Order: sequence, then C-alpha cells, then structure tokens
Amino acid sequence: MLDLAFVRENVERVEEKLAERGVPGGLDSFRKVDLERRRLLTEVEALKNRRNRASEEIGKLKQQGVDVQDRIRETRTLSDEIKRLDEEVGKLDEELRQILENLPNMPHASVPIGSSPKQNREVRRWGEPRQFSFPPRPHWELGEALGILDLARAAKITGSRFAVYWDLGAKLERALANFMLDAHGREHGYREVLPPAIVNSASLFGTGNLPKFAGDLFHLENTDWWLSPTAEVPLTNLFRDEVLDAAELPIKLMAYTPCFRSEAGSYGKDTRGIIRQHQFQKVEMVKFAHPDTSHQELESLTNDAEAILQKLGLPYRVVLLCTGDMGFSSAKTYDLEVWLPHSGEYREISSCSNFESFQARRANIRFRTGGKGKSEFVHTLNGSGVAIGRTWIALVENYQQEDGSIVIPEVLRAYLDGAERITAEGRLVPK
RNA sequence: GGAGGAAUGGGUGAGUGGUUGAAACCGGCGGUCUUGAAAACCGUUAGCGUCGAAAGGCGCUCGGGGGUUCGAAUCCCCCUUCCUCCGCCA
Repeated sequence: MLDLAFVRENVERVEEKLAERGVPGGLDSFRKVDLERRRLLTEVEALKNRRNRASEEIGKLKQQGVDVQDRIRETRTLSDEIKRLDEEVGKLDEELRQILENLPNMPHASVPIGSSPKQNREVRRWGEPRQFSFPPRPHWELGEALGILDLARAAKITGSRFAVYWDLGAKLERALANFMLDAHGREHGYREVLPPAIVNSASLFGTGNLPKFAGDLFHLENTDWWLSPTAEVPLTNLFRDEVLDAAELPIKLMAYTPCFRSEAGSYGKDTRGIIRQHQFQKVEMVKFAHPDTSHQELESLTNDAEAILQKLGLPYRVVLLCTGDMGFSSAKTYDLEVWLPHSGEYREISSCSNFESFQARRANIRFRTGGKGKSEFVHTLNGSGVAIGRTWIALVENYQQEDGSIVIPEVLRAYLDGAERITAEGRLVPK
C-alpha cells in the first residue's frame, strides 16, 4: 500500500508510475474523494470540539447543582448531527481505503518500462545448455518410465495438477529441500523457520495477496483461513504490528513449506507434467531490511538463489522484470529461469523481489534506531531459494541419459544415501 | 467441544460514568552533583488523523467492532486473542 500523504502530495508522479505498470485509469477519483473527505472531516471535528466543551460545561454546572436540562437537549441535537456526518466520513474513508489498497506498488527507477514479458531484460546467463546426442525427453516421460513420478494415481486420489512421487523421486524432493536449507543456512546466513501452511486473511492482506487476488488462493470453507500460496506470507507476517530494532537488520529467514495455488484461469497452460501444480514445495527466503540498503539486499538475495542452481550445475539466466510483468506488491523483481531441455527454453524457477515499504505499510512492520526516535517502515524482500518441483524437473531433464536413467549431481548424493543414478531397476510402482 | 478468568502507554500495573490521554513504579532521554562513573535529585518521555506558512490548534485512540449517554478506559452487545479447569486427541 502506498502512503496516503505521499500519494496526495505526488499525485501526478504516482499516476505516471502506475501508468508505466499498465494500470488503467488515473487518480481522479482519489483526488475527489480525498478532498471531500478532508472537507467533511474538518466540519465534523469542529462540531465534536463544540460538543466536548459543552459536555465539560454540563459536568461542572451539574456539580454546582444548576439545572442543565436545556443544555443537554441542545447538545443532543449536536450529537445527532455529528453522528450523521461521521457516517458520511466513514463512507469516504472506506472509499479512499479501497482506492489505496488496490493501487500496486511503484516500480523502482531501474525497472525497464514495458507491457509484456518481451520487455523484460536479461541480466546475465550462467552455464551452457547441454548438447544432447539424442532427443531429450520430457520429465513426465522419464519420471513415469523410472517409476518415480505418478500423475495418473495423483489424479485419482486428488485431481489434475497434483503429483505422486515414488521411491527416489520422493527422496529427491526431500534431498533438494535439505540441500537448499543447508546451503542457505550455513553459507548465506538465513535462519530456519517452520511456519503454518494455513494463514488468515490479515496475513494475506499484509503481503498484498488480498483483497485483489483471492481467486488465486484456496479458501477453507466457513473460516478465515486460506492455504498459503508461498512461505512469503507467514514469514513476512511474523513481525506484523511489531517494531524491530535497526541493529537487528537485515533479518534473514528461510522456510521449507508446501505452497498452494488455485491456478484459476490457467486452464490449458502447462498441462503436461508437473510444471504447474496446485501444490508444490519451495524453500523461500525472506529479508527485513533497512531502506538504505534494501536494493543491495535484493542483489545478494538473488545471488543466494543463483548459488543453488550453480551448485546443481543447472544452466539458468537472470531476468529483470519490466513494469508490466511485475507482481502487484513488488518494486523490483529478478526472475531466475532454468534451462529445460524438453521445451528448449528457460522457465521461471525463482522470483526475487524488493517490496520496499509496500508490504511493511500494509502489515505495519516498523523499525526504530537505538530504541528511540520515530519508527519507520522496514523494507521487505523475498525470493524462492528455489522452487523444488521445478528443480526436480530441471534435474531429471538436464541429467537424463540415453538409456532413460538420471545421473545425480555430486552435491546431492550425500542426501540420497550415496546414490549416483536413478534407474528403473527394482521399481516399486506397478505399471 | 463445555465451564470460568483476562486484555490499559516501551515494561509492571492503578483506574467502575465528568478536567484521566490516562496515577505510581521500572525503563529511555536531558540535566544537577562528580576527576570519571554509580547513587541521589530535578525535568522529560504515545500514536494516528486533520487545520495551519509557522507557532500552535483541534479530533480520534485504553484488544477489535457496534450500542447506551450531554459525556465511556469505566455500562450493554458481538468478535478476536491469551490463561485455568473438564472432555477429546497426534
């Protein structure tokens, strides 16, 4: 959420910035409602002042034993008028609140302007896509053939866009999680957290998922609970309504959690395989940073995610999203895209964003320097470090052999009882 | 799930209708004293909104929301969270 006073004082600049994001319509209704609200507010506050003085007076007179019936009657009329005006102000408050809550964040100056992913800017590449001496197969074929991935049975027990992993397929998922948590914990200084996978609407409001994007989420019937779409939500909200000490910043947290997305509106997209799932697991990194250094923190956060792909030997590129492709809450986002041989393209595997004070304002997360002075909103950041399901895909596809087996990268073997290769030998799954 | 109890400023904790936005203590900050420090003493110490060029007004805020009243931290209703006891349970 943007700051009310800031928007008021910079309406035109805000309008320009939002136009860059392709937000239709200007801020005319904002101007109108804001003005009218303030006009009414001064009016009703003047009346309240009169009422307060009158009440005080009545109290005094009553103690002196003076008859105050007339005074009371007058003041009652005043109170009625106040009540009426208060309701009007309330309506305008609500209108203004809705306008503000539905404005996306302003893009950082370094973000390229554009309306589609085509205007995203590739920042760097790492690794060379492997040259295959045979036609590489997609992960769903390899996985089913090896008996480590089972989409048919997942559809039976739950539905489409769910997966069952067997044997080394399941273990690989667990190995990846542990490998990533260890790397970020030991080498990058993130503290591990295990949060709830169900969150309330206040938390989702804080990160900017609600009220606008309820359709992307799973809602638990007759409750205020939702399945968390990413650990960003619980982690960021850990410090909701709290004041942190500047000396503690940056605070770096990570969590391995399931993530749930309704994927409404993506029918027909990525229908094969496990690219797009209703449930997937992810290691997520979240930072609470000082405003002065948050953009440096974004760079290092992105590097931390990249380190995972490098250790796994997976070719990727880093893309700076343009204004039109960024998420609602973000001021600047880098996507990491990993190379997928079956489609011969780079696909998103991590998204690293600086939200600046946008989420902090919504969630009321502040910091104070030396325990004194005025508190300020922190800057929040997060990034996938990285999405496990898609890493699983990338490994299977990039390390596939002509015989359909998968070579396990060196760094993961310790997490898989020393296994060097996944083969169909001894498969458990009935065909 | 059932029965009770609680929620006040950075902390502890007073306060059951009228100068209480809130005592007292602790903590924080500034000062006096001291070679320095401690102790002691004095002073100071909420947030948001709104008007104003400023100085400074004014309004709102005692878990959240509604109500009663000329007037609510105080009375009534609803909700949330926490605690205790009973039941159930991985």
